[in-house]
Amino acid sequence: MQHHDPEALAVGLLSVSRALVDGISAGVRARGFDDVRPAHGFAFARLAPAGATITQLAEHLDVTRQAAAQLVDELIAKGYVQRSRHPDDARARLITLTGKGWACTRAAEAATADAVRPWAAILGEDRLRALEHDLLRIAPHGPLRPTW
Amino acid sequence: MQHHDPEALAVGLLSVSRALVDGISAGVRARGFDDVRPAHGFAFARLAPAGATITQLAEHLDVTRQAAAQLVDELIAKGYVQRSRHPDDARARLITLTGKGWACTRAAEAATADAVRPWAAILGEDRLRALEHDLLRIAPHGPLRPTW
DNA sequence: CAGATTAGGCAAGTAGCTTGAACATATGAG
DNA sequence: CTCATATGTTCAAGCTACTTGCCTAATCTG
Repeated sequence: MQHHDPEALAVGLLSVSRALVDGISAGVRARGFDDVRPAHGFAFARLAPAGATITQLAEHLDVTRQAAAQLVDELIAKGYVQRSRHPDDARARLITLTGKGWACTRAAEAATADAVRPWAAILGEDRLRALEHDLLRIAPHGPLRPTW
Repeated sequence: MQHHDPEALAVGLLSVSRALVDGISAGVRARGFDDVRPAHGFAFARLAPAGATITQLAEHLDVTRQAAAQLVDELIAKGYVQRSRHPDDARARLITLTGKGWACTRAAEAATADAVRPWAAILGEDRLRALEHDLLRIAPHGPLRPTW
């Protein structure tokens, strides 16, 4: 009876993840957004639906509020997000994507599709869907934390 | 759901990778090695077979030679590796694991097995092996680059 | 309405990388 | 054999994305 090999699984997982991040990053840059880093993508993912406060963003990214504030300052300076008054709390500020931020998000989605496409050619649609399904089953709940 | 969903696949992949790295890191710390970071593990992987030079390690980690040298200095200070004269080239130094370095490597292997074990319970042995197999098929060749 | 809590900002410090320059050894052309 | 060039490493300084510590303003609680 054949056992699985934790080392090989770990290598495969980390290699593919790294390749995915690198591929998305390259695709986003190729689409003209050359001043964003992978970490920004994780922020965009939290901001996209309806915006967020600095504190919420910090929790999502698993960094201090100060670090999140610095990241937001940078993204504002680059034109990807905007800071506006929070409708419900005068202490807080609501951070939302600008048009450029949404365009960059769409570029990241397209880049992701590009990065994944060759895998479909290698594995076939069925096994790729099985891969996705199984990964989501073993993935922890909670926010997608950055990492690169 | 006819087609695969690149976004869902990316989220699954990155979530599971992050969970794996966090799990290994926690397991290694729990085994008494609380002064190593995930990045060190990628260095150990290159050094384990037969040692390496600073330059080889830098290429493997995809950092400058200076950064690799700093990392090695740190690992020497902590007792995980040693620097000795290179047998074939008087310019180079051969970096190899110490006994403590090997012990930490074994701890990382055990921690990896621990981190992966719950997945086998969720997916079953067969699908976990299929996951490993498919990931290795789509993984790029070349060194496993660090990342955390 | 007083005290505790929460959102955010300001300042300084740090870890882990970078670039730039130097030095030692190796290699190859003449 | 000698010199020019390439390679392996190290020293020094700087940068970036974080951190900790403290501060103010607004909100919640009793």
